[in-house]
Amino acid sequence: MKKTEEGTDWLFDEEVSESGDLTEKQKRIVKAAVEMFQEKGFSASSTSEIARRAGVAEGTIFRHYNTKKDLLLAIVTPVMSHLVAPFIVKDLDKVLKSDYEHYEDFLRAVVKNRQTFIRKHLPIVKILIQEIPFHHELRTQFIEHVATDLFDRFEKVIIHFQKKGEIIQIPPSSAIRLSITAILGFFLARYIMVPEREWDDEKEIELTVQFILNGLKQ
Amino acid sequence: MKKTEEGTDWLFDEEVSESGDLTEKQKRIVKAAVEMFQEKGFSASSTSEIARRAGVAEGTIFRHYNTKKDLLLAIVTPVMSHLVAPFIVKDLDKVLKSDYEHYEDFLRAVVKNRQTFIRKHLPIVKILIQEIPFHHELRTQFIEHVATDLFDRFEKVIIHFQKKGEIIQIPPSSAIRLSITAILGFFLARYIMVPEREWDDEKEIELTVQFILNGLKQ
DNA sequence: GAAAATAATGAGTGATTACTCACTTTACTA
DNA sequence: TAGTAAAGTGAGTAATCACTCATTATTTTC
Repeated sequence: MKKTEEGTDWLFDEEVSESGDLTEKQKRIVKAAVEMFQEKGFSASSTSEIARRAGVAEGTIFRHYNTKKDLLLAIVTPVMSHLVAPFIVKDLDKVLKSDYEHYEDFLRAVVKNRQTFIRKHLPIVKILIQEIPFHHELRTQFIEHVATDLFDRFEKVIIHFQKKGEIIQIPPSSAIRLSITAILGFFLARYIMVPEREWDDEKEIELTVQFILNGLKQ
Repeated sequence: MKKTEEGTDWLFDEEVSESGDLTEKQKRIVKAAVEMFQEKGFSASSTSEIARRAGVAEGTIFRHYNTKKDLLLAIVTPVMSHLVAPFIVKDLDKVLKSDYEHYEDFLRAVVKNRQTFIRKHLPIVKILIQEIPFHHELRTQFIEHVATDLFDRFEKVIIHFQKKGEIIQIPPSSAIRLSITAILGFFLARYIMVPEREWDDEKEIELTVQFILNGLKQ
């Protein structure tokens, strides 16, 4: 019974979900749910099959999660807050303290940082993206995170480097949009659209960073 | 009974779906289905409620579409092929015939063209994006369209302007990725993430085009 | 090691699901 | 206008849905 669970380390990562208080069976439920949600989507996944896959009685799911939706939220919300929020806090500090002398340094740090996160939590990130449009709580939470955590801080960075003359004088919101979508586009292509292709990550990141820098140069 | 249907013109656009052979009730079914699929997603939408909204007996749906999935595909596939494929054919011709002297001209034409299309078919485009991961037929169709129609032709354009010295010497696939994601990022922000904001479309498109041009400059 | 608390079970619940089919209504043709 | 085909109907079907609950198994506490 001490069988080690393979391939679920990412789920029980200290950084995201303190899973110390999760039962053995609870972990199996979460694992099975993540698998199913990704394969068929939330609505098309039945609690009975989740239970079957987890090797658990259906009632056990509802002992721990009042509703099927609660199960989804329990899986998805901790990843969401860590997806957007925390990295930029310390990176922002570094910018303002001139630890990052150039926008280039900041950009590279952000891309690398987010890549390791997405790599670690890819299945849940995919579920999150899929379900955001259909769950009011997720939508509002996400918008708030993006608006306050990400956007506001990113704006300070942009203005900082605009003053230094490294970034062209366009509305910061546009500069943010252009920067983020270029990065996001890389992740989208790399991990969602064509993950099966052999990617030279270092090179593609470098191209993307240089593309953004040139695009926003004075 | 000759009541005009408001707000469904986009559905019955000659360019996409020849709806001349659609029954009055069939149109109502399609309209109701599109609404529901967008609100709740495909799996969470029941045929009984679609029928109710369309003011039609449930059996009528299955008279015209063998399965619920057939209904989805009937709605989504014609839009998919027109989303990716045809525009670039004539634009490619213009490039090779030097009607578009610069990459800038080509880019601007593509963005404008796709914006009018997306504007017209936004609800179905959203449904398409949502459901692609869960339906094998959609996935393979989409990949084929992107690979053969879009990618191959775009590659010729990139190489053309690389030879002319307008685009930096990087792998065409990367130049395509960077160009497309910048455009896609604009549409994503403009029509999906924050459609409620007041956008100065002309200005944002101009910024996006210039961003791409600078980013890919020698 | 008894008592209390928590975890796990699985048969059972009414509601809802996609889909069928025998039948009626409408439209078209000769 | 009779005859035929197509469109539309809605009650009915078995399967499945999310969820409950009385009962049993396991842990924790003192």
